[in-house]
Amino acid sequence: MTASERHRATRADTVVDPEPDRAAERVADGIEEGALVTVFGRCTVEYDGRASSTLGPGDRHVMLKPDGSILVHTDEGQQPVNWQPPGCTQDAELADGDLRIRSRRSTPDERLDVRFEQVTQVSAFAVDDASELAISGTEEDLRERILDDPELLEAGFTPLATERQTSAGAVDIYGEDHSGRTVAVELKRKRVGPDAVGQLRRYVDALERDLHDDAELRGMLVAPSVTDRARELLERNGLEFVSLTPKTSE
Amino acid sequence: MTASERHRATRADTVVDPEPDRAAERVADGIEEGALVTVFGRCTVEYDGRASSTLGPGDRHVMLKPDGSILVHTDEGQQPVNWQPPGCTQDAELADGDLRIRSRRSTPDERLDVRFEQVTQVSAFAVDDASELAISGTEEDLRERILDDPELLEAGFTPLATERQTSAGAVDIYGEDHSGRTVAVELKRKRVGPDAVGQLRRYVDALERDLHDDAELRGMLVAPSVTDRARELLERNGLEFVSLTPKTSE
DNA sequence: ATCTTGATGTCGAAA
DNA sequence: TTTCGACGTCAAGAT
Repeated sequence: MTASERHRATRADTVVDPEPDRAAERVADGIEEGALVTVFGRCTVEYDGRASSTLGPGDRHVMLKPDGSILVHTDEGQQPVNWQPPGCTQDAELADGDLRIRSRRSTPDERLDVRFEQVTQVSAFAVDDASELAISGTEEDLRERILDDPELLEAGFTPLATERQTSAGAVDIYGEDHSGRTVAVELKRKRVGPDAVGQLRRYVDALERDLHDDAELRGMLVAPSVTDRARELLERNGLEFVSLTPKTSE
Repeated sequence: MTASERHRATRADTVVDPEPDRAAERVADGIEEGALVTVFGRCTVEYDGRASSTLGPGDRHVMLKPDGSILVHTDEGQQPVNWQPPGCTQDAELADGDLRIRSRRSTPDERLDVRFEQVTQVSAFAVDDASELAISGTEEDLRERILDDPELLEAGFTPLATERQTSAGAVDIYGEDHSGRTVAVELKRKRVGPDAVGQLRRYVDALERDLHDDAELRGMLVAPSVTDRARELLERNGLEFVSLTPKTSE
């Protein structure tokens, strides 16, 4: 029975407290098979690339995905302590008597080395997943909400375009008000700080240059709410704010 | 032997293809013991909170950490498809004959429900990890590099303060040039786009207001490089750029 | 608790 | 490939 057949025959393949050579073999097989491989044990981790990091000995959970990503998790935090993104090259070997898992990529050149001084468990899972995540309550939902009912922004507002290009990037909604004045609308799905105001200001500046427009051009920030500093910045820049939430329900 | 003693006696506790009631018991025990619990199997996932999402049936890897975080991983992507942050309340129960794992929190009110129609494996790991990650190549390293040798920015530059507060936020490095002109320095560890220029501009504007200074005030962006658009914005706003990398080695 | 910004951010889309 | 902005961003420090 080949490794590939074993992979197909069972959904999970797990070894407990393997010797390092056996562990290395199992991990390498799992990678080869396109399985989702997990390793738990005592290890050290070295990373070098965009930044560099070192992590001393401790018990961690390592996950290798068939898309080439790798995640090293401690018992704390939502984020992995070390990782590599999809597309990396992974390998598992016996190095000086220990299991060593490496991941490399180029552009940018980055590598991750995990060395186990003790392996508690190795598992290889066959994954069958055809479903996609359906999400709502995003900025896209906010845009649709406004396009369905433009008066949510202001009586007489008419959307003319979405993602209208300017020399500073694309404006979320481009339209005009009841009196025909141009309005640039920037959407944010949640409470905004000064950064969003800066973004809107860049678009308004760019439109004024692009249009050579003497007529007043309005910039409108649409979000559930703004921070105090953001509100100050809005006023100082002559920009407006409309409160609106992406979630229609509740 | 109590659950706590069993937890102490072994580093990993794994069951394969458990019945749903047994799986629920094992997960609940693991949570109780403060273990890092993993579950692999066919499940659906529902999330509701800041946004909402639904995920149809598929094989996924679920990790519950003793700090209250939960991660649901598919076979693709560095990021979990669904999750909850640390501090959430977790529970595992038998619901209509299936294993159901739930996580809830308040402020904001958010909940995650994972329902397994098939459980392939449940593991509970005892984690012993005293090491902390040591990282280099961050913006903090770039700041130290400059404070060690201010001439890296420009001959005659003198740092006067770091994180100097303005009405628009804190300036990374505040100093003066050879002729005594005030310089506001914004640091970025990697190539920057228009957002960083807007940030620097806010600080320079704020300083001009705060200082009531008629003398020219210089704004300097320090990063490895800038995008074309960012360079345009710099010139238009009379701001300067100095190329510098946080990593001294290589 | 809210605000602000950095991050090995990650991710996706468009040029 | 690079650029750009959204993200249930997360996480940390300050107020």
